Amino acid sequence: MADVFQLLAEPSRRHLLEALRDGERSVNDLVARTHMSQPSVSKQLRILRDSGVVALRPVGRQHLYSIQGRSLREASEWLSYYERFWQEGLNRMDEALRREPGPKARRKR
Amino acid sequence: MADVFQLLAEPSRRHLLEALRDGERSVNDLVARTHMSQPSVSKQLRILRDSGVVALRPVGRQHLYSIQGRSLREASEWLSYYERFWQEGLNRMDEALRREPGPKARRKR
DNA sequence: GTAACGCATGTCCAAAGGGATATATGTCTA
DNA sequence: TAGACATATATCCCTTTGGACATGCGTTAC
Repeated sequence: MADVFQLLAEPSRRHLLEALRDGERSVNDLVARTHMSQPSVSKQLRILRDSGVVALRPVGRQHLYSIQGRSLREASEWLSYYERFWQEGLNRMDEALRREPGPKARRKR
Repeated sequence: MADVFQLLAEPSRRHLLEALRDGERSVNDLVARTHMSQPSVSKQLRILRDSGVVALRPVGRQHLYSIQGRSLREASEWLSYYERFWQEGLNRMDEALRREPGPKARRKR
């Protein structure tokens, strides 16, 4: 999985990805939109790029970054296993109670 | 958002959540399934519980944990904004090229 | 050619956080 | 009540990593 979640854990990186939602942006654009320092933006973009979450297209002296969906998809798919936990009013332990009517403790496997 | 992604960033916590996918588990169950030490399991479960990602139901001297979908849903919804980046063959900069036929550099805003 | 611009990188530092170990707390059993 | 069992917590250590700052490198403009 190359730890996509690790990347998304950092608010600064999420802000960058949010700023890239509606298309390519230059580094200076991202600096203005995220209120981060330019070196910080470059540093985090580098990390995102090494992980394949964003792509770089140089245009003159500008570097235009855009989102690369593939890695994010893995995270989304991981989370999809848990959809049932917030659907159909499936709450806390309702499901467990449904599966195991008897209160007897369960042993390994 | 209370940083759900921060929680998911740690592999050990993801392993715990994976072990909880098919229902309630006791701490010892989780220790066996994740190959983590018992104190580590308890420590990470505590963090997950404080964030509302899992719920605790004490039964005798066992503590049964289960998944609480609400927080995970927020992460899933955040990612849903990026679905279009891996759908419809939307690649790298295709989208930008589509939006901006001229190669002239873009200035702020 | 030189200066301004756009971006990347290197270095230092301090804070955060996970694991290991030991120990405390609570519950069941004999 | 004693002891085994299930889990939680406390402390220490060590690694990771984000930000600030300074600087390097390539590109455009004058």
